[in-house]
Amino acid sequence: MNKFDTLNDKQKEAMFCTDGPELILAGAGSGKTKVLTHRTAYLIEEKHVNPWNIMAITFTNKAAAEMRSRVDALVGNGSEEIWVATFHSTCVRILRRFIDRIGYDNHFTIYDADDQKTVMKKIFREKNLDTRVFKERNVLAAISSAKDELIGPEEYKQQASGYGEERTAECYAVYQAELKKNNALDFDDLIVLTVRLFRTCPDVISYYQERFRYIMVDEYQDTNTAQFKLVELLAGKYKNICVVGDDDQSIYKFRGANIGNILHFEDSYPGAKVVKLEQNYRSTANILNAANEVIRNNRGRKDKHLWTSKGDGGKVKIYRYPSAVEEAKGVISEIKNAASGGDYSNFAVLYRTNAQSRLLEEKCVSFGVPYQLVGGVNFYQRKEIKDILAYLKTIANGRDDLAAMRIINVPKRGIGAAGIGRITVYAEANGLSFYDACASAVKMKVLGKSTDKVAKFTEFIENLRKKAKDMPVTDLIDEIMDKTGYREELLEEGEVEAQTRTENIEELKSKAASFENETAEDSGRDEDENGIPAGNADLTVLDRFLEEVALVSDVDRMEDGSGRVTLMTLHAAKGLEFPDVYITGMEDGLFPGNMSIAAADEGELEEERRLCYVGITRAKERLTLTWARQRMVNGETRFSDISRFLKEIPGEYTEEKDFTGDDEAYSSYGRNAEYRRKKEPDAEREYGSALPWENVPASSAPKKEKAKPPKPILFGKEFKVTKADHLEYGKGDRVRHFKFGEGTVLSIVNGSRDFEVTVDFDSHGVKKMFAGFARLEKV
DNA sequence: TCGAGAATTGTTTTT
DNA sequence: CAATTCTCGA
Repeated sequence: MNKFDTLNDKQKEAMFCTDGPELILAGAGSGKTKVLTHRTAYLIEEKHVNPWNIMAITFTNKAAAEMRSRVDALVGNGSEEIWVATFHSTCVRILRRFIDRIGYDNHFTIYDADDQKTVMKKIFREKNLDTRVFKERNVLAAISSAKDELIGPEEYKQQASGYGEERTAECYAVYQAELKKNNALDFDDLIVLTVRLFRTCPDVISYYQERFRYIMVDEYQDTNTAQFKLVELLAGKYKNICVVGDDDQSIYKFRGANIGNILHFEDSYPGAKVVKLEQNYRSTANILNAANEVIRNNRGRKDKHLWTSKGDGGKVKIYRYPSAVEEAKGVISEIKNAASGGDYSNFAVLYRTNAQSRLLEEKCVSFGVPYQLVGGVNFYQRKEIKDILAYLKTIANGRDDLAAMRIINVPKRGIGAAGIGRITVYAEANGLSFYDACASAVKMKVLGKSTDKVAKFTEFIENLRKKAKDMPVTDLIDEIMDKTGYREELLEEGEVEAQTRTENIEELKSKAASFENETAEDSGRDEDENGIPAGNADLTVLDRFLEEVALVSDVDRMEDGSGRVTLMTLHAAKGLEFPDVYITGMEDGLFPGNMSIAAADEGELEEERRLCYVGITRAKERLTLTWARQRMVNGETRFSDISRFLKEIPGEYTEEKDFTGDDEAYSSYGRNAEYRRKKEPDAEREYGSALPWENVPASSAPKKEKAKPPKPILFGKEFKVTKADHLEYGKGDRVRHFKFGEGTVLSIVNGSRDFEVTVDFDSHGVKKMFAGFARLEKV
């Protein structure tokens, strides 16, 4: 049987349409990745399209990696020539080559949210803005939405009305100038500047139009206006653009996603072929029906109805708990029983806000359930990691003031605010970057007593700059740790602290190592062959590593098949599936959140409902929805009612259980009867400290007390999650690597963070790698 | 210059 | 209830 025959009729229809614009409306679990990969194979094998001319864009690296590996498996030769990447990494790759055409330096760095905030803070200080009125967060959010709509500072200023917006406009302009001065781009700039590049340089856009003759975009419902334009420009010549998405799964409006992109695709691309995929292959009928019932309450969606040929399966379970603590306990202990010590990777626990993860984490620890937490405090936001990265950035891009200022006194060199102030003044007077000002000020001896201290710093950086060209990043990190005294200072902080921090840095090193291993293979893949000026970026491994690190998302770091329960937000869960899913915190006020309930715009509630739909449709076989009457939020106890979304699921699909020991109250909720279609006035719901004790058994009524509680004793709790306690293979064993093929294990060193395995691969020679990354399998 | 303790904020969701 | 920012004394 031909591989294309494994598709159903609709999927085939989508696959056969190769030329011209196409919109695939792919419901949850309808096999869209399968369609995309087969379509790619079909293009290459049947239509004889050169793989070099095919591009697939996704949102996360994880999705890109999955697409890549599935295409690899399907297509024989040349699949590595296909451009599979995220929006952001696509733009970085393009900008690295050509950004000098629009006045930036090709060695730009990428600013994350923290960096943006630091810049904005500085601007607030300079402009003397009252931080009680203006919040960095809000101004940055406004700027970000402007960028999503391709609105520059000038245009924003023209449109601005009122004091607040005018101020924001000023900040926007200064912010942009500051970034440019630092030769830095924020996430939004990556897209915006690529669009600008295409618009200003006809030779560049026509080169890429010629190259990307066939374009596919995944999760199209999440694209914003800037991304829409980007795709439009790329597809401008051949119009072979195939987008896949599901308007019911659009959950990133807050980030600028424009649902109109998918709803009005046929207007933007007249004559577009539209294919609907409505057969769901993922979930059992009860789960799917529950999802359908919830989402049908939304207006303004493309009409569709998912169906499955699977059996009913178990009913959707709805659990009610007295408190969030009990909820966490109940869910985790049930998972422990269900897994009975075996594989936990079938389980996912989802929640609306990151703050909810803490309790669940605690219970995992106390029940001894292995877990992986996706999101939360990002690895790359930790102090020690940011410090090391700031060193690397200063080595790579001397114009990044933020990085240089971060480390000039880390570890302590006795250069404080006063010294930094003097350098800044000197820098501004001479039009230098912060780092260059350091170097120059040292030569001119204008810093008085701190000259020597600063000199030591610049000498160190200069020295590493020379070496950086041909020194592995791992060694660079070691050198930074040892020569600056960073390691020593870390050790002085206390044992536990030092231990975890060194481990984190070890992990960073292992990432660097595996990165270098991988890129050694495919460097130069997007080298030019058509004679266009190749751009000026002579990128070092260091540049590329920093770029890689800047663009990883939390989901990317998730491992599947790790044998652990996955804890993550509903947002992070999009695109994933698990046999057994728990959604916790199904309470009005939390999910849907108060913000969306109170919002004048009804669309906000609908977005929450889509999020609920996304959550439900992650489950393949079992789904449990839980809620708690009482939970701590921001330090105060909050009482809630069951989520309105649960009331939208008819009782025939569900099975309810109460863990509060308070039966009559529960049965009186009257779920699933008259709620649907009735517009709720929604004013009568109370929670919070207003009248809590009226809702709760007297015994647990909280005491109101003003007296300062005694100082709590804090104890550090340590979670050890990463390193496997043993490996399945040993020295001399034959193993297989997903990329390098088979080889023989030469040695295994038990490193502090992970095992370092050296393997002699049959076709790729000897490589050293960290076990966690290499994912070696014993043959 | 720098740390410890106090005060003050704050919550969606994130590439 | 944190996490972050602020203030003050050495």
